[in-house]
Amino acid sequence: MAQKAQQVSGAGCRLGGFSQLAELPEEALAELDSICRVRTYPAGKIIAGPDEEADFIGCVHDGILRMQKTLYDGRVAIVGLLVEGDMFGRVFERPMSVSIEAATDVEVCAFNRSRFEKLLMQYPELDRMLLLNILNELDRARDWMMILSNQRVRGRVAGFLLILCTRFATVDHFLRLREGKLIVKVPIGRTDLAHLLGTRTESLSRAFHALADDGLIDIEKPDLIAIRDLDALAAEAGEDDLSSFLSLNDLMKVLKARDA
Amino acid sequence: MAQKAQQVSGAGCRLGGFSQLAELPEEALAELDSICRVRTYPAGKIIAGPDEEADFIGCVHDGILRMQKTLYDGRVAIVGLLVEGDMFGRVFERPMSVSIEAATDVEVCAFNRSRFEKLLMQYPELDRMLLLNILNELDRARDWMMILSNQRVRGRVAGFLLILCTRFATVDHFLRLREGKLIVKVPIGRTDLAHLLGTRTESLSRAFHALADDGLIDIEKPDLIAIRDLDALAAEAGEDDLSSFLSLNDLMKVLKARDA
DNA sequence: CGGTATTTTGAGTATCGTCAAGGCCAGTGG
DNA sequence: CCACTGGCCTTGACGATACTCAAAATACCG
Repeated sequence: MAQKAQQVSGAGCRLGGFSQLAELPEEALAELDSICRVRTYPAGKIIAGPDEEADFIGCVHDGILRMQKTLYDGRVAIVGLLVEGDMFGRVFERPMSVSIEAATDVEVCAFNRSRFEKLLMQYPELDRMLLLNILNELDRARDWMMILSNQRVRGRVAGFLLILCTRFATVDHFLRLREGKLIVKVPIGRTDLAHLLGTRTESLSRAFHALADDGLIDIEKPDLIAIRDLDALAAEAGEDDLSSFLSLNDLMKVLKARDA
Repeated sequence: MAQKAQQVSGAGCRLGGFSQLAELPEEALAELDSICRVRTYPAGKIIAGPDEEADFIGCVHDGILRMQKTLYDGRVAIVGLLVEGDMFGRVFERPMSVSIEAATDVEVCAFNRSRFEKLLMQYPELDRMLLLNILNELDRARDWMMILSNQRVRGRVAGFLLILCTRFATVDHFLRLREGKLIVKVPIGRTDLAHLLGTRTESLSRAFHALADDGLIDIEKPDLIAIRDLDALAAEAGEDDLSSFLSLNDLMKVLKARDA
């Protein structure tokens, strides 16, 4: 599929190499590609916000975006992360309810909004893909809620790591398999993570090290976590869904297939 | 609009009396109405779940539904509430990620799923309405996340009350204006609220009474809160959006218009 | 190798979860 | 009409957890 996308890709916009876009008919992909412009942003740059008039639909190529809401007192609450293949932007004139900021240096693919919507009318498949994409985001938002509703920080950290293992497993370089252990790269710093999990960096640090002391994880570097006991993590998080949907075995299979 | 809906309503299914459905073309409404069946459930009844095969799209007429996920250890986390006019159900064969349970006695309007999806193909307006509906749910999920990411229970309670004032302001009997004060009816019990806010009933009680002691609210009954200082509540919640989107003045206008 | 940002640690305090008991209805049955 | 019951909300006391402030250690980047 990636090859097919490459063929129709004129602007170096590797649409379809990831995400649900791959399943679109070739014409649609070609048309999408023709209205696509690649843009890059440095870490920290605000890409889209309630006040920004940036009027495009975006698709993440590389890097991490964070969706956040800024509180009146300047604090920010992060309500989600966008990774490779995720889409964002305002459709159908709806005001953007979150602002989108680059968490790392990013490369996104931008579509002119009105032209994108025209394609939406033209290709029902695209329309439905968008719907499914949004439904996925909804599920993810609920996953975050589950994590946040855990009272202990330890549990929230555990849940976060699990999300990293499941949702971000197939994309990117977040997850490796080394000597039979899962190595997870935490894509954001402690400050962002604290905002995401509704806590403070100090508590995060303590939680990570508590999990390490109990042998559930190893902290190889602050942003590189080795998971020793996935089931124990799941128990810590109280997560039912994740562990049942995607067991350790499935993960291993996925990783072996990818590393081969 | 409500009248129009009434005209085409044969089964006593007051579609269009609320929600975005009102804006659909008459034919679509009529067809929807023809495949609609009114169902009632007692409080506590599980209406739809991952294992249930209940294969219909629903629209809430009256009462409150809660969307929840059950953890493997039996604990439940509530990830949202559905009120009058909200829709739910599985579209396009997607597995339901949450189970839906009646929080109060409810009356819902059920559409056969396959027939509903056929209408979806037939009326682009319906399709887009569904999309907007889902986008709304996404926003709401993010609002809940904001609330949950507040570290103190006081803040979460404050945020919850604000959501009640804004999102649920236009629907239902949740909000009244009496002697210049906002009277909010809390539609769920302390146990559910505790699950929703990721805390315990005892902490909730203390938080409510702390807010009352500080003069922000009055607790007329456990489920009937009078808001004395909306801005202070917003500050407590750290909420930016709510206070800016819908100020106290706007609320007053809405309420006066409705009570007239 | 130095300078900066990030992460970690420590000590003290506030908050919250926990357990246990008491109070407040609403409904029930005498 | 009143006592009784059960569910829910509240209160109190105590221990666990997390937030705050401050300082030290580590990682990161030229």
